Amino acid sequence: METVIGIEDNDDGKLEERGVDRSNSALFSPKQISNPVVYKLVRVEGDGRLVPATDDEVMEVEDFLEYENSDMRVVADTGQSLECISIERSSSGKLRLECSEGTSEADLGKLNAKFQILQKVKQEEKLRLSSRSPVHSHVQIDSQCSADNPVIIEKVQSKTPYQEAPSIASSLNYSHSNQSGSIDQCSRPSEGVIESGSSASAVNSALTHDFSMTDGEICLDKLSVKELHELFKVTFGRETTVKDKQWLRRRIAMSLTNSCDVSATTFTVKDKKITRKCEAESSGNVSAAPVISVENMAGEGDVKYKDSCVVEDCRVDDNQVASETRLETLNTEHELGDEDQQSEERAAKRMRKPTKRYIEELSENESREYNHRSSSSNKNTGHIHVSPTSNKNTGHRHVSPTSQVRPATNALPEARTFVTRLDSLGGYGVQIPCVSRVRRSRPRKTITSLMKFHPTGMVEAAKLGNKVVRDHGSEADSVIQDKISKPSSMPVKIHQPVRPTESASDRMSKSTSESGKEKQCPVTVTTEPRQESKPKKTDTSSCTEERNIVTVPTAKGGMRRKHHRAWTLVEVMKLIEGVSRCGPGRWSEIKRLSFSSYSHRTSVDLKDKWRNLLKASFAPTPADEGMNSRKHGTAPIPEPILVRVRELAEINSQVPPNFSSSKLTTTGGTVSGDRLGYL
DNA sequence: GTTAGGG
DNA sequence: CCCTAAC
Repeated sequence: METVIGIEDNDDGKLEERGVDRSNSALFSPKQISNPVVYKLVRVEGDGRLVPATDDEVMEVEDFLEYENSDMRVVADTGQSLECISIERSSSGKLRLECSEGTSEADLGKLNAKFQILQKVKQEEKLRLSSRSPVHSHVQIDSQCSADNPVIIEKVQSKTPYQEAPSIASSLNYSHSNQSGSIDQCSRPSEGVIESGSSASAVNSALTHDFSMTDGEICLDKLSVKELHELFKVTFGRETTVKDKQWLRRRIAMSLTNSCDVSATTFTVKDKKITRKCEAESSGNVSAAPVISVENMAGEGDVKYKDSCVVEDCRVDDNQVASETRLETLNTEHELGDEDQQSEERAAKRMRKPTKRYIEELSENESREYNHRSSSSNKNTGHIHVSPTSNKNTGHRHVSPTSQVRPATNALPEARTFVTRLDSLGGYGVQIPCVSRVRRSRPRKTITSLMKFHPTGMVEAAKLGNKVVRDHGSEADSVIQDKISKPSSMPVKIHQPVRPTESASDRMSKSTSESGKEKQCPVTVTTEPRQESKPKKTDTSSCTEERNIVTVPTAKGGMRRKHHRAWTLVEVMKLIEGVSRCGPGRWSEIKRLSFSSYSHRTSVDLKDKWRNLLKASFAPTPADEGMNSRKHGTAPIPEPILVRVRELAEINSQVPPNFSSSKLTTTGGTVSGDRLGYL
């Protein structure tokens, strides 16, 4: 089970990449449990590394291939490439064994010769491997296989460089690799695969059939379905519901070849005479196929694992190297240890792998995310938030390349993928994360940017808008953020280039101060209405005021914000009243008295306004004072007010001049004027 | 800090 | 409205 599980994990990765493989693996892996057997088939994962297929997978694939000649192969072949080949070699041993069974004895003889040679060469290694008890049985099988395989192998090599069909192709490859041709095969395989996946598959299927037909099969053929089932059970340690004799035979045959321990296997083999060969050659074979045997013994999971790992590591290296590495790794493992250790290792590896992957993916995701962040504030933030969940999910399940996709989602893997993708593509807010991200990320940057660059424009505008709706600063702030967020959607850079000279700090300070003012302003506005009865203009004025805020470039280069607040009639009235009371020039006092409530009106403002009023009242057409004001549109000042201003102005004007003069010439007029003015 | 004046 | 100068 465990092994299978491990495989499944691998498969998942694989699966993601390949639809076909995945389906198979998914279906089968769970089912398979006990038998670790053939790793012949190799899957190409998204990573590009080869992963040994589970026997179930293999079985399926075989069936698949045989029956359909499939796309599978083609796909696998294409994907596999050199790496696959290397794997094949290593794994091929096992596969070959199976094949060997199928193959004729004559062929086997040839193969045996080859194997022997190889064995001699690598005897030492083999011995090590063979030393392990379990191996022996395997070895036997291997030997058989080898014996059988030769012919087939040759055919295979020539015809089909790389066979997914595990047994034969692998066996062939293996032999070649040992002797000389491994590389060649490898090279071929890729070509063959690419070019004629179908043909190759056909050949393979034929070969496989042959295998089944051969020794093993003969024995198996005689068996009834029930018997086959039993055999299957013995072989795999589990029952099967499959009634397909052929399938059963094949499977059993394969398992037999691969797995040595099973009595049944041995048994079958014996019937065929394979036993003898195995034994005789076993020593030699062992050397040749040691890895395989070991793998079987140790546990498929481990072997697969290692293989896969090795393959991954070795990918770059030539096939030969890869194969060697594998062997080495296998050997080391074997040497290291006991099954327990191996199992531990397996577990560890299993654990590791996912971890590795996970980590890698995570790192990738993160990096991607970070990159995104850096690239765009909006996306980044969103991604960031999402990433944690999405990463995990995606990491495990998705190898999918799209960087953006990953970050997006949480939740179910599939759903996630979609969501994420959507996010990445459309930036859909489907996922919460996205939304959150948008807000979070942008606001800051935007705000900052705004603050820095558009203090007046953006912020104020926002505020103004907000104010219009409601007067309170707090609300305004929230609103502002929202608004800001929207703006943020727009290219951040829009903000642009203010003057280089103007230091950001200045702007900032100004903006901040202004913002504070603005906040205050709204309040004041609200107050105004209460205090002043003058209604009509207050609202408009307030609105206009805020709208009017504009940044004006100063000569110094600093941006000064012009907060234009139109004077309301009320204000004007108050001003006049104040002037009349305190006299012109006592602006601070007037402000205190009459404009205490208006934070935004400074004494200076009062003065200025008064000045303007005087101008208006006296200037061009005294008669049209009111008109003038209107024309300007600034504030339609009612004539009575203007008149009043004029009076005051006259009085005042009279006063000062008069004052001096009054002193000089004490005229009642002045007095009266003074009185009037104060009154 | 206030006021006056210019921009 | 802002800025500056002068008080």
